[in-house]
Amino acid sequence: MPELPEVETVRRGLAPAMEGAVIALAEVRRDGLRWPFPERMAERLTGARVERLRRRSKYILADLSTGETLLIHLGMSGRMLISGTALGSFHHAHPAPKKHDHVVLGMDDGARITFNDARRFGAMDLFPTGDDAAHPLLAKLGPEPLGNAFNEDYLIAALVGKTTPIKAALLDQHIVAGLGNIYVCEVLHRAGISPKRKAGRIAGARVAALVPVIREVLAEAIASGGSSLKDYRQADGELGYFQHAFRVYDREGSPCATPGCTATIRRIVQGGRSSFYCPACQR
DNA sequence: ATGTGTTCCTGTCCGC
DNA sequence: TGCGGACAGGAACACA
Repeated sequence: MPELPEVETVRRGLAPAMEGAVIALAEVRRDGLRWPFPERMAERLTGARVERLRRRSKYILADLSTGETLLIHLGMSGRMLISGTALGSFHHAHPAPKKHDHVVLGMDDGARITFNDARRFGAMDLFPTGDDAAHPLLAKLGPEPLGNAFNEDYLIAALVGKTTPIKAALLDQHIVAGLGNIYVCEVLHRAGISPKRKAGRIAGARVAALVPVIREVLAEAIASGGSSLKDYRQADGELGYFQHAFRVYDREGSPCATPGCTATIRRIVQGGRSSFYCPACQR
């Protein structure tokens, strides 16, 4: 589910309630999600002040006053919901625990942060602050697509000789970190590149053109609060609305949005995942 | 070393 | 209505 724009939206929503606040109470309602939670997670969180909320790829990282960083991954269906603050009080102040509420953080500013994840593909971990690269989940990630290290020269070099389809290459978090199935489909449509094309056999100029397109799509999606299909919600419970701007994703059988194009959007399966594209304007 | 398929889990939707 | 099957935003892992 949550790709970079959704995770960034959640981070921005959580920051006002969490940064500078102390975790007064940590309730851990099961042993783990995708992997077991770290030893004594509740005790290690209790009393910690959140110094800063950061994002790396699709991970939210909370630097704590205890010298540890809390890593949060939302998997496919994870939500981080705020209740009990000015932001969240529009809804019920502190709703009773719901199904799949796995971790609850009670902040000393009155906010309650609930990690809800039906499919349990999400994760939480604790590691020493200051060495992200030492964490196995972060160590091999590629550059941030909105950062300076991700540029035309980098992407061209990263794709040289690759025989895998460009669709799979852009989903590969070691090449560029943060794109998922929705945004790769949207990016390839805007760039006019077929998802089936072998990554290493795309002209350099066309690969270079992907870089600003990726930045543009992600920036627009963040500005829209992400894309809500089923599970995703912003931290205040609101929906994102970038799904209304989809040109291909989940639009099989619909007309292509490109002006003048009369073709119909197709769906194919690549690597077990749906790719949506226009057979006429993506080559 | 690369590329590809399988797997974790619950919920929803669609056809019969 | 109920039931089976396909499918869903991720990504580690086991293999050819």
